[in-house]
Amino acid sequence: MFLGRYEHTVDNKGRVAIPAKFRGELGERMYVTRWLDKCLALYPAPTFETLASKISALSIADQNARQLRRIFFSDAADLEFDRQGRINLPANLREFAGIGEDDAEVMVVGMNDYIEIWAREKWLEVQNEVEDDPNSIAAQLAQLI
Amino acid sequence: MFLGRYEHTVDNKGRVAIPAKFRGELGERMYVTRWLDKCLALYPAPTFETLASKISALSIADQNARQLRRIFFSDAADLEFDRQGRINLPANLREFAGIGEDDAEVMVVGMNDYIEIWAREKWLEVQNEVEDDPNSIAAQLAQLI
DNA sequence: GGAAAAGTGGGGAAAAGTGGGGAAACCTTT
DNA sequence: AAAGGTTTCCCCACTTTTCCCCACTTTTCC
Repeated sequence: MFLGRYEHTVDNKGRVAIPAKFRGELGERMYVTRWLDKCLALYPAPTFETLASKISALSIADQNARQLRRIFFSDAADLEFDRQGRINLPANLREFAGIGEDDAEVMVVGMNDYIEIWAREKWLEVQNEVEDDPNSIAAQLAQLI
Repeated sequence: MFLGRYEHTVDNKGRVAIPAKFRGELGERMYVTRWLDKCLALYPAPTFETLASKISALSIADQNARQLRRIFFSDAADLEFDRQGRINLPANLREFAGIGEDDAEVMVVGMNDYIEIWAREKWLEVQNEVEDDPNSIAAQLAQLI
């Protein structure tokens, strides 16, 4: 279970420390790809591979499915930790997520079965939207309990 | 059944003693997350895991559901007791709940199947609101009896 | 009143996060 | 094809934070 929110820096070599609490569950190999709302998604290898095969199974007759395939795989990368528990975010993904070049600040966010990586400013926007409208969250929670 | 209200202090390392009466029912592992009205909710592991899987099951196609997921999991943490029966409240959750840095006072409140943790001042405000308007409580109770 | 348990505080060891340097690999250029 | 330069990767070292353990005070219970 990936839980919690960590504020880390991306150094000028593109390296980000992954929170130590996440490392065990990620295992050795992991994948990163672009995700909804201009953030990045980081998956343990088995989770990603399951998702990838589902996407591969979509019909190529469907235009939307073809587009999804292209987007999903073209910006995906497989990663490993260096000895300090860091990963190297590819430049194209950093750009996609609005993560700057020099010592950019990012949020590494647990999402239960995967991890999201956000440019700090973008994450704060998301959070502010929620703070401005707390009742919609309450309403959704109420349906689940 | 978590019952009663205890006034404890959070030391400058973020540690709070959980009332001894709650420890047995909490078990070894527990989870804390942000909750409604700017307090924190503390759950025994099984209770939280049920709730977490319900939230994970929401459709990622729904923007509101994505937001709920992000907020819920990003401000959640799994915790264990130290040898003195204390837990360590993460800094982001302390901030959310308005729990200060140095020896802040909190209310640890039993809520039957979970526990709420409040900044002392916030708790007193809520209590005053209720005392100023006892009839609305009475009305709700009346429906149940 | 005494013993046990509960709550609080502090100090030291270990781990986590960050930055920098050097070697290897790659590409480009002459 | 060789040299130069750039990029990438790995390793080391420092700083900060976290965690664990011990000791003390207060409360509770017999």
